[in-house]
Amino acid sequence: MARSSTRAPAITDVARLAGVSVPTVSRVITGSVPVSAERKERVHSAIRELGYRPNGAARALVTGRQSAIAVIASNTTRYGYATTLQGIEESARAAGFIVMITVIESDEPEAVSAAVDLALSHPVSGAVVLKFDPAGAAALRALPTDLPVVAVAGGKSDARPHAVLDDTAAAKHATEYLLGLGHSTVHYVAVPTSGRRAGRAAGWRKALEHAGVEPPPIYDAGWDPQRAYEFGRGVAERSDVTAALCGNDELAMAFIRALQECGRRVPDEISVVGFDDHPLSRYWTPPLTTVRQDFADLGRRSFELLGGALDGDGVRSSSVTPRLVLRESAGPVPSSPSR
Amino acid sequence: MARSSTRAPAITDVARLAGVSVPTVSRVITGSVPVSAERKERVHSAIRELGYRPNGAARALVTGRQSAIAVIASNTTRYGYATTLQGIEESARAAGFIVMITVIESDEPEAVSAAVDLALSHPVSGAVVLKFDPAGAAALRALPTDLPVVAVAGGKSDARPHAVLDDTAAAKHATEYLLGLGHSTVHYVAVPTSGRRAGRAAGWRKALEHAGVEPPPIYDAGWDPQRAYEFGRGVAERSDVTAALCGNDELAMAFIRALQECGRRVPDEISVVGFDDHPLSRYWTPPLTTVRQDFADLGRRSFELLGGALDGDGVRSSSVTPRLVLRESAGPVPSSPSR
DNA sequence: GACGACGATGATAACGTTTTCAGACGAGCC
DNA sequence: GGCTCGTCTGAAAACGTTATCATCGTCGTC
Repeated sequence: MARSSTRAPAITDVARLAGVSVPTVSRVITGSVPVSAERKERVHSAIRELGYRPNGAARALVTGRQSAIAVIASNTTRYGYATTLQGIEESARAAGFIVMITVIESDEPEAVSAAVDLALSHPVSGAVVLKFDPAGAAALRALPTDLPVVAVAGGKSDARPHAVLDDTAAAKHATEYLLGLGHSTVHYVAVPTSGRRAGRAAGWRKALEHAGVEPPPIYDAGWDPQRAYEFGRGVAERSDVTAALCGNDELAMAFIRALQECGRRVPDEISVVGFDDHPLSRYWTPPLTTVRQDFADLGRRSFELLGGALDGDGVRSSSVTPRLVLRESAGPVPSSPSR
Repeated sequence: MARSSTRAPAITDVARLAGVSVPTVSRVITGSVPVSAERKERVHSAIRELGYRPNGAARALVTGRQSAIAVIASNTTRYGYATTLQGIEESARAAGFIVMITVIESDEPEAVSAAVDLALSHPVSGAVVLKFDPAGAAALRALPTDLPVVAVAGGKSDARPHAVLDDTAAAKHATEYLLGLGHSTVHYVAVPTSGRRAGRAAGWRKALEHAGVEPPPIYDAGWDPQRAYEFGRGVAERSDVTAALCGNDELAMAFIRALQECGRRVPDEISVVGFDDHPLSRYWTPPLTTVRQDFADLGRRSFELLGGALDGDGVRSSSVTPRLVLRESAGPVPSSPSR
């Protein structure tokens, strides 16, 4: 007890104090092989007395099994990212795994490989990559092929297992909903996407093309609500836009705010549909019609997939289509068009 | 290359292929001791050819140094938590450390010790605890004293280094601001706190007591905007409340929404001040007057402190007082009181 | 020309576990 | 009573790396 300043107690110290051999201590701890009740008790009390804690590095070294997974993402704070991470962590913890997070600053090759190197310089048994954007997609490509990896995404599957939220289908559905309300076209305020043919933009475009309308130019906001706000101020001056789909709810909120500041009413004059069902969306004025995405579930599914990959299952994937939740920010096209 | 199905290449494989000894390979990798240019080149090309990656567990075992830190928190998704985590991760990555996150489900002893055990079962050189709530405070107590630990908090310092955002002072200031606007008292919608005498509630109470007014009962919302919304519906029916301070912006938004649904105007009839300066606060209707807290900076400071603790500095702490940002959700007391 | 210093290199010993293997001991069976 | 079997135990090997130490040239200095 008084020896806290010296080195941490090791298994040999426990063995000596308990008067048993080192392997016996190990067996008591892991429970792999039965040990007589009496010794077991002696070992336990020695552990308590010494405050012994097995050295994870040594254990990982000899077993070759790691109880950590890497999560690679370009961000950890945005709603979708953070909630997915939470889902992953939750399942991982339940399975006795710890998660190591690594963020990729950008999709430039050096940043990507630096992040991958950092993540892989620690013993992990697998990795989950949040492929919500180009940086995520790049990380996925940079990861060695012999490491179990699962991608979390909206988007197409490649050679690796994917847990997907089919936002393409959901965006298509949301766009069709707006079209069905009588709007002649739907504008799109975009978040980044992981690839050309994937994601919300693709679904939006598909719906318009099916309906025979030429997709209008995209407003690209990145992840920045301020950009969406500025688009909103621009749109407020145009009398021809009556409906917009936003890549996420934060964008939708800023966009709506700009419209309202300019005196345009939502949904009376302009309908707006968001994406994600952010926790604050229902408290917005007006409450947001949006596409609910269950990111926590997505995270949990991705960890399950990783577990499968660890056990050597083939490439499996899992897809869920999010559904539209109707609130008050979208409505029928204005009866007396403001043109 | 074709051997990807067998075990991963080890340093011995590299040494053999390069025709040098194992320690030489190690020296090339770590750069600790000079190696002749020619051998260095041979080693590098062997590494490339084999796709060799040093085994972190073995390295950690022998050096005793770990390049990972544990972050222990009760949540990773809420604005303050997520942003602090981001700040920590950013500084840690810059210093070559990786972050392992562990969430504590609750402040019950079993949950706390399970989380601590999981975090410490992996080789870490230190830990950062988010002491924003009782669970965080409990984790801090459960951590062994010989591990370098820093707490991130609003609240008092104990024996360990703390990075603090002085939300007590800030809450006092915000309350005084409302009082200065002519409100006879200020109600408080509370978030959880890490201890009795700490946090926003304490500052709010102090300001009222200084002003000689008896603090009204607290509305305890936990972290749940829905609860704040319900309080808002209750408050809307009372004509005697003219000012409220909310423990965070999410709560403030839901609270305001409830008031507005009931036809009460903010700030004309009731003033509301939030906390945190959530990214959406400026887009709210009305834009939120709130206390800006720089959580990312808080996270960065906490990692710096941990670096100091690792190097054996004494107990240092670092405190910043957040400042009020004035927008439109708070104003003077109604001139013709609604009573 | 001998000697000390220095720079690069390799052999070997750690680091703290789990795994493998062999041994001790007692019980049950022929 | 000897044999086999099963259960528990300990000795020793292994995991992949870095640290320590000794060795071997080579160079500069006296």
